[in-house]
Amino acid sequence: MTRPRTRIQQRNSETILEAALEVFSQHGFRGATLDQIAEVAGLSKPNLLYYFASKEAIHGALLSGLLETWLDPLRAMDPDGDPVAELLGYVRRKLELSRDFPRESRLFANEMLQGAPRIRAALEGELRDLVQEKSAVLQRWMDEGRLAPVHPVHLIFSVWALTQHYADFDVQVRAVLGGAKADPFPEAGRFLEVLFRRLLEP
Amino acid sequence: MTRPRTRIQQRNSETILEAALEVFSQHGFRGATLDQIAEVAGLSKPNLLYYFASKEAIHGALLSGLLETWLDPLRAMDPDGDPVAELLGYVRRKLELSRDFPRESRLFANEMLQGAPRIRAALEGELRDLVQEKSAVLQRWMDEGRLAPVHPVHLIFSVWALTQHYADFDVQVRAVLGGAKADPFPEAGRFLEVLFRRLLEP
DNA sequence: TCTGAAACTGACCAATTGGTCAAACCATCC
DNA sequence: GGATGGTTTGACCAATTGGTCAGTTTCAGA
Repeated sequence: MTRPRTRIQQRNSETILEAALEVFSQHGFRGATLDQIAEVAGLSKPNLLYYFASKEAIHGALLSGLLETWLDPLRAMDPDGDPVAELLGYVRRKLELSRDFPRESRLFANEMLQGAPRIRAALEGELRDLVQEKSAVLQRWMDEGRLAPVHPVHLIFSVWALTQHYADFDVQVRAVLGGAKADPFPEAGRFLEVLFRRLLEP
Repeated sequence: MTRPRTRIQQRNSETILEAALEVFSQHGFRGATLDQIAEVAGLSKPNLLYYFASKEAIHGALLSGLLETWLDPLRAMDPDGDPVAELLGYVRRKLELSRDFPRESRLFANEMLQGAPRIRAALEGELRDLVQEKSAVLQRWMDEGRLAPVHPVHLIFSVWALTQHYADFDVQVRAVLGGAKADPFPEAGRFLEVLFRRLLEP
């Protein structure tokens, strides 16, 4: 991916990626079409392909960097901080990602459901390494008696599952809570804080 | 959906649905093709359409009944039983569904990611009603001091999120745990029991 | 064994798909 | 104003899509 040179390239690349995120996150890679993306972007199909070499290239541009955004909150967990506070902070940041970037979350979920054909390497490399590293920190905190002892990797899984659920299953969440209740996130935040506090406080 | 009459109809309908589950759960509705399903089923495409009127019809046949299977474990939660035991039982049954029917879980997840166009009515009706009913039971248990007080609907969400994660994000789970570790489910079961026990015991 | 219905197929169709290309457009700088 | 290079598009293509249909094969029961 070379950086856009001109102002027009900058603007149109962004417009295309924005439209593609909308379409890919809803229909997955195979289910999305260039015509749909072009229509959402308000550009002609050949014009899309002037900026990106192929459908694959657009999808790839979206995925690359997504894992980074996804892992940043975990990276930010400070080994020298207060254990419970650090983990609650991680949960809060992850939930904010679900609230503010639900389409990115769904794009990621789609990739997982398909067996992660395009990012499996990153999962087994970068992701795995970071989880191992942070698990060691969690384990140390548990050994020191500053955190209740639970399986650290599954603990991280639980943070992912509980936070991403509010983005990926947004329709279901809102259907169950009823249309009136507008925003499920404040209550979700309070619930998750109680959950992890009770789980982790020694 | 009329019941299959002959033995051949019985067998081929099942073969088709089995193949369709495989394909739909991986690629979603739009991403799946009849040719793929036909190939997996080992039947010709016109033959598929001899048994099902359309691609939609196959997908619909899979979805209908899925919600039932999905809700049964929640229905089985006994209002007269022991609160913590009942909820842990629900978690266990739901996790077993994830382990034994991961493709069904992914089919459901795909539908959610697309905004649940085909089952929204059921979500806002049947699903919502059952959740409301069981939430009332949970709330009563909390009022009686037999369960720690948390938001009951979000508690149910947390069961869904934590259990379905192991089916829907299976690739990620296994990538992080490393290929050697074969089956994540036993450890997941123990982790979830600890989690919900600590969260809910008064 | 015969017969009628059920099961199956190759050939086909119109629409949609990702992608190409030559030609046109447009902004800027000399 | 003309030259130049980035930008845009209509027309087009081969492949794939969901679906049809006329006809053939297979099967169960009399």
